[in-house]
Amino acid sequence: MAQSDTVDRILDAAEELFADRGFSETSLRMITSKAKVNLAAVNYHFGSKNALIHAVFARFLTPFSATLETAFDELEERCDGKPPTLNQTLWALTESAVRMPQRNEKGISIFMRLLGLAYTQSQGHLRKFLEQEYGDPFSRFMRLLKEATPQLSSVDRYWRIQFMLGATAFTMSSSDALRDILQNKLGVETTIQEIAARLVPFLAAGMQAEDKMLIPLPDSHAPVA
Amino acid sequence: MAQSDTVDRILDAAEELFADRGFSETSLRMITSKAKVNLAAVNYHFGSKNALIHAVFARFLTPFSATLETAFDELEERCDGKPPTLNQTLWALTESAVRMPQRNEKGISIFMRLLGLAYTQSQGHLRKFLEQEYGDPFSRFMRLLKEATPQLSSVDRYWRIQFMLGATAFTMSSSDALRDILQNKLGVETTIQEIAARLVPFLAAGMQAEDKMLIPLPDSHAPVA
DNA sequence: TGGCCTTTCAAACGTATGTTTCAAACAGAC
DNA sequence: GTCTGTTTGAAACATACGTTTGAAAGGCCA
Repeated sequence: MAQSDTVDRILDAAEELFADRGFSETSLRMITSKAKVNLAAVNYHFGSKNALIHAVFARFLTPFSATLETAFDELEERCDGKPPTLNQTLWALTESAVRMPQRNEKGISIFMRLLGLAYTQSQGHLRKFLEQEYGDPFSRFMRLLKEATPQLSSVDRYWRIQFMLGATAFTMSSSDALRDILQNKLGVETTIQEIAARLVPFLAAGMQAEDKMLIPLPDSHAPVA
Repeated sequence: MAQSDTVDRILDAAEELFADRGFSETSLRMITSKAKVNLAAVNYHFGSKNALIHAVFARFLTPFSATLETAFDELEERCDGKPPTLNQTLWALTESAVRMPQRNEKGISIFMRLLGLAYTQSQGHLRKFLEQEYGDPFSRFMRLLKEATPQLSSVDRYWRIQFMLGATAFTMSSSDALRDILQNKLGVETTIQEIAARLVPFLAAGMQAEDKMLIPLPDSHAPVA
């Protein structure tokens, strides 16, 4: 049994369990027994549970961010000089995600769910790790979004980006469950690609919505205390 | 010290800590020490930690769902016979949320964050509790959405509703952090009402986006293993 | 004041967690 | 075969958790 076998088995088990149950709710004992390795192996190979979490993210975030950079390079070259459109930018991101080589058929949805968890389960160490390790491609994506929506004010753009992130992270993070529901209720099979194909137009339309609110909100009740 | 004082202090502390850190990451000892009550008080007054979680949700979901039912009643009456529009339906929901009397200025965002956590941190007991306790107004909202978007296929509508839920839950669940970032970066103050006012047009535009995807996705790479 | 029911309190219980330890097993080089 | 550094293994460690206990304190009515 080569070294990497134990390491990979741990990573595989951890990835799946984290995606299913979250980080705090997954114990090292669950991971090591699923991976069929000794409990101490995690601390031996990774150092700590937090470091294992980082390794799970790094294993596929590193190749993904490389793919994404390439996609952005090609896109900007193709547009030579002119800023890529919103649709082009969103599709570059989506394709990079969908076309990543996966370890198995659940690869993408597991990853999406992990990303969603990373965003919602505000584990301080994780956010810090992701920011300093993968902040660059993220910033680049933000810049492209900015250039693709010059008509928006900074504040509008900021919030609409949050809305996009939310719709994406949320949907992807529960995409397995959602697909099951759809399968049972309407008897429709759905691939992750089809979800993406429905998501992008939704996001683009929302992002480019012209009207701010038409119906002003009435004053809310004053706070009680 | 009246009975309700201890109960309310526990609920207040639990609400805030849950919203800040999630359910699993918040211990009863944190709650009781923040509330300045004895550790055993939680199990005495509520029975268990899970029951406390339910009570936190019930405290404000019960009046909210009543408000919401009233708002839907008024809306349907105003439209007499004809189905309310998408915008009207979304605004009815938003106004009901925003106009709920709050215990303090952070009331809404705390609650939104809790709702987001409830959706993402898949605590089985919580989802079951929310479904059986507040499933009715939720179903009614779904029915209104369906009647407001007859042009959409069931599948399209299903996914777009998920996108809406995601954008909302996600944004609201981290709205405090997001507002802080915006404050630091652009020096802009934002109220929860303003966020809602930006969110609704985004959702409505996405929901009514006409085009499905224009650029078909290429075949993704075959799975490696 | 005395009795009764509710609420508080400090302490302990049993269990589960992440981590550490140290000896045994293993692999490859000489 | 022997030595050396790496990896595994079973067991224990300290700590934190949710929950339970039983006595003390408090409130209330007769």
